Parts: sequence; C-alpha cells; structure tokens
Amino acid sequence: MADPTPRATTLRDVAAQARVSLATASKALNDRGDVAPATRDRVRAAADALGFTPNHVARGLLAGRSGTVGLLTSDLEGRFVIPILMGAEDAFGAGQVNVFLCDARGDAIREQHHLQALLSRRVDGIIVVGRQTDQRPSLGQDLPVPVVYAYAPSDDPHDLSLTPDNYSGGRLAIEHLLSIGRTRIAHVSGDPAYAAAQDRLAGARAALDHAGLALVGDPMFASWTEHWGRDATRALLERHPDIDAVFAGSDQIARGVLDAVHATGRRVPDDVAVIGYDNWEALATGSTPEITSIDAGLQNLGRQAAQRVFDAIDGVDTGEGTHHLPVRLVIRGSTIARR
Amino acid sequence: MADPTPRATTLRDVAAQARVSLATASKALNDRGDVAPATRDRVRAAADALGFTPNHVARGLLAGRSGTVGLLTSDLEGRFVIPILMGAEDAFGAGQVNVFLCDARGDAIREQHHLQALLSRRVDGIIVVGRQTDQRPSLGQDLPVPVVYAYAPSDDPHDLSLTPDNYSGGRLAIEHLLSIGRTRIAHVSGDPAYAAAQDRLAGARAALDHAGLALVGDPMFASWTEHWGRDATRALLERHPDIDAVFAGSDQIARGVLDAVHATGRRVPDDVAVIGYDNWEALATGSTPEITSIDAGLQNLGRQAAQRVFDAIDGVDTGEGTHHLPVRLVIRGSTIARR
DNA sequence: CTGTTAGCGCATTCAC
DNA sequence: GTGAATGCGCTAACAG
Repeated sequence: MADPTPRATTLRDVAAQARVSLATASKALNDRGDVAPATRDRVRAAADALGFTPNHVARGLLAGRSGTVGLLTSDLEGRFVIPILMGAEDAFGAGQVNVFLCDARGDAIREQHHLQALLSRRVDGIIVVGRQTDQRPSLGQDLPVPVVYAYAPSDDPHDLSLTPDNYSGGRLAIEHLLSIGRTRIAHVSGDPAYAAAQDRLAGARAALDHAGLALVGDPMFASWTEHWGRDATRALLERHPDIDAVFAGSDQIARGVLDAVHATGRRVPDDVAVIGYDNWEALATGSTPEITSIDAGLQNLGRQAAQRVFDAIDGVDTGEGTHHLPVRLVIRGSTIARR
Repeated sequence: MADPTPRATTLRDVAAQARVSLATASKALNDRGDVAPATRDRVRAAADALGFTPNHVARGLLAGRSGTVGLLTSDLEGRFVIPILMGAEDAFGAGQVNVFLCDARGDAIREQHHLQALLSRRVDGIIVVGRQTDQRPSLGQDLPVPVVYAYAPSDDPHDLSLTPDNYSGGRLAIEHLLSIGRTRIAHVSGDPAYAAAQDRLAGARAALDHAGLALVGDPMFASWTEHWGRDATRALLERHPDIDAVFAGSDQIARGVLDAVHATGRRVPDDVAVIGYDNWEALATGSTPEITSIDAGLQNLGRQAAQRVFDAIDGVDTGEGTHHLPVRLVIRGSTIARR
C-alpha cells in the first residue's frame, strides 16, 4: 500500500522551484499568454521534477465547469446498461470528461439521493440509463444541467430520450424470414408487460401484413427465459406442426426454441428457421447453429447520448422527444445454413 | 431539454436572502458552531426556497479530500468486472463517496491517461479491476493515493490485491462430485494460459489426490466456449465412455458439455454429473437441468476492495500482498437431481 | 515578457 | 450569536 498523503505538489511548489510567480507558472504549463521559451522550459522542468499534476478540481471551480458527467442507471446488472455505458464512456473518455457512475438499484429514493449527489458535484450533464424500453419518470425540467435519457425514454415529451427502435426490429426480423422463403411464422416472446415485447410484435405484424400474411397462432408471451422458449415451442409444434420459422423475442428464448425444435427431430434452419433478439453474443454464438438476431446497437446509443449531452453543454439545441435509433440484423446459421 | 445554465444558487445567495453573513449561513446549514435557532431556521428556509445545493467541489478543495474514488477497469465488457463494480458502487454509494468509472479498454497508454485524469481530479483512492485473475502490472508505489487491485492481482507484492480463490474453487468442485459418489471425473477447461485455468486444475487435483483418485484422462484445454465444451466432451466420451462426472472450467463450457452428454443418450446427472464455474445465472439456470457451479462472490470482492480503500484513506493499515477471497458452491440439478 | 490582484464557493478561525 | 477575514489551488485580468 502506498504511503498515505505525501500531500500532492501544487502549482505554488512548481513556481517556487522555477523561481517564477504563480501566474507565470500557470501560463507556462498551459501555453497561455506569452512566456519566454527559457522560463517556460524551466517551469516545465520543475513541474516534471516535482511530479506535478494540475488540480482539475480547482480549475473547474474557477471555470464553472467540472468536466464531469453523471451516469445514472437503475440496474447495473442488466446487460443492456453495460454497452450503453461503454459507448458513453467511450465518447467522453476521448476528451477531457470523466464519468460518475451511480446505480440506483431501481429505487426511486436512492435515485433522488444520487441525483442530489451528482448536482452537488456540479456535473455538467447527466445521462439516465433505464433497464427497459418502457417509459420512466422524468427527473423534471428544472435541473441546472442537461439530461438525456437512454434506453428507457422519459415520460415527459419535453425531455430528450434515445431508445432503440423495437418496432423496426420486429419488422426486420420478419422481413428476413420472408426473404428466405418462410411464410408460416410463429412468435414466442417474453413478458407482455414490456413495451419492448409489444413494439416488436407490432413491427412483426406490420411486416407480415404487408406481405399479406399473418402469424401462425397467437403470439406467446410469458418470460424472457430459455425455459419458456422450450415450453412454448413444444406446445407450439404440437398445435402447429407446419410452422417453418419462429421469431423469438430474445436470444434466451431463442435458445429454448432451438432446443425444443431439435428435440422433435426437426432441423434448424432447414425445417424451422429461428431468429432471436438482442444479439447477446455469449448466447447467440454458443448454440449450434448460431442464432441470427437483432442487434439494438446499444454502444452506439450510449455514444449518441454522450454526444447529445456534450452538445447541450455547449449550448447547442439538442431537441426533445423520444428518438428511436436504428437496429441491425445479424445473420447467423439459425436462418441461413452455413457450409 | 432543460434551460441551460440558470447558474446554480450559491451560499452567498442564501446568505443574502436570509440577511445573514456567509459564515453564519454556512454554520446554520451544517449545524456547526452556535447559531440562534431563529436565524438557523431562516437560513434553512432561504436555502430551500432557492433550491440551494451545496457545492461539494468547493468543499473538497478546502478539505483536501474530494470524496471520490476512481474505478480503473481494463474491460467493461467482461462480465466479471460488472459485479465487482456493483459491489464497490454499493459500498461507496452508501456513504458520501462517488465513483469515477474509467475503462482503459485493455490499453496501457489509455490506462496511464486515465490514471492521470483520476489523479488530477484528486480522487481519494483507486480500485483497479482486471479482467482475468492473472497478474497485471502494478501502477507503482509512488502514487499519492491508496490503490487496491481487484480480480487481477498486481505483480508487485507490495500492492494490496483481492482475487477469488480459484484453487479452492477447483477443490470445492471436486469435493462436491466426490460427495455424490462420483469417482471417474474428467476436466474440460478453457485457455490454459489463464491463471484461473491452472489454479482451478491444481485445486481439483489436490482434492482428487486426497481421495486417492486422479482425473480421467488429461485435462482438456482450449477456449472458454460452449463449442469447445461440446467438442471436447464428444471426444472425451469416445475415449472414456465410463466417466461419471465432468468438471467444466466455466459455465459456458458446462453448457457445451451438457449438450454433448445428452447427445450420446446419457442422462444428467444420473449417468454423468456436470459442474460449471462462475455461476453465470443466465447460462447456468437456462439449461435442463440447471447447472451446479462455483460462485466467485465477485460482488463481495468489490465491496471488500471498496472497504480497503476506505480504510486506507482513513489511514488504517490495510496490509499488502494478494488475498484470495472465498468462493461458494451453488448446487443445481446437474449434480443432484431435483424432483 | 513577468508579477500582482482578484476571485471561483465554501468552511474555518477569530474578533466583535 | 454573528460577521469579517483568510485560504484551498488555480486562472484571468490587469499593471509593471
């Protein structure tokens, strides 16, 4: 363990060592104003010798900007939050900005507490990352810093929200199945209370409609688990043995679907094509065949959110309302056989 | 989007509104010194009315402590980092501390860059979270703040490192298999270059030794994937059809093992028991049967790391060297059949 | 070119 | 009890 508190060297120390004034030292180190090359070098040398690290906090106090951003999430565990967080960290990390991470554990009280903490730290902006694509309560309009909502949109249309386009995702999935000649398509999804489940279904139906088709049987809803995928598919194949494709509401469900289809002796994708959702690599690429899926582009979503916060901080009008970001089809062996 | 920069209200505003001096306002709000109850209430009221949020930054500048901690990770994507991060955030979040999250993306340059940023933000301490349990380069001894290494231990024995006890994990896994009467046990693991793979194997061998047994065949190493688990197990069952248990180096591998075992018509756990590692819920509880696994207690590890940083900040001697934290067996259907 | 002065927002002496 | 003064570390005006 390092020796505690050797007391960090300050600009004053550097100035003294270089035998110049505080101001000159400051200018020399920041290339501000005109400083004689000789003295500039002397100051630099002194700073190096003393291992000087400028105090960003003091600088922020003066500038009125902390150069920090708060990331307020409700569910770190959730695997949707992480890519978004990465994208944001990525966009910020490139510059002079650092990220405060706060996990409210889905608790409103805790969230309010963290919000206060972030404000007292004088963050320049806040990104709120939800765990579902359902609407979440707004933090309010009277905050002293710009706020962007990612994944879970705010319920206040005056806020700026970025969320993946689940409707298009559903459409894309079906269009892909149609494009490989499938027409008897069933849908097994997760918890029907999720906006994600409903939006994807709506997109799917629109695509089928457009082709003059309809889902085989009713869409099956329960939970976002492999077990449900298996159970649902077993029942499905009994009632509708003639289906030639299943659109699964998540990759976990798709894994279950795959299992159940295989268990009946059918082949994937030859007899039944399967498409999942989320493009969760560990799951989608672990099965045989690997699972075609819809990627919500979460890392990009995080980057975009960060960019919007940047812009807002710089006074750029970033608009309002909920923006639906594009999703992407990732084709694997469960819909198109590989050599 | 909120109105930009209404300029946060300061203590001066509150003091003016309450018609007292700055000093009195400060005391009133912090219960410091003797303030007349009447004026105290007046100040409080003014603060409320103006929506005053004390500037934690300015306070930190004065106190010489920022009340922040840096979390330096090399791989946010990795699922081992997240629980640790949660544990740390948990331990810190309870108090007055906020966490700066930095992801170096496994790049040393980037890491150095982030380290400088954290120091310039005057964090009170740093937790370094690695992505593997292999040793990683030390940040050095001459840092002005305490550093604790989590998951990946530092290569400098003078640093304090917290890492899961993989050796005990391997032992635990085998002891469990022995306890359910298995004696012909094989081992399928991941990349042999990982310390985790070697440590778990060593623990497993120790337990077998102690029982006067040995692994069936050579341990099989390649990658931490389902595909490898399947391929390895197929080969394994051909060469050693009499095995009654497989210790898989990860839950992903265990999933593959399960598949391959089932494919030969054997039943799990009746014919072959399977135990995984990591207790990755999504994977371990998605299969049939669900997978018994070793949980590394990462969230606890994160909490401990945070606690150590706390202690070190408070001047408590937190010791040095690498500490191996206990792991836990989580029993599921792949080793003991459920009704 | 360099140094002096004045704060950023706050908590802490110390007089009154 | 209260308030004026001092300073945390730094930068932005100025004056020299």
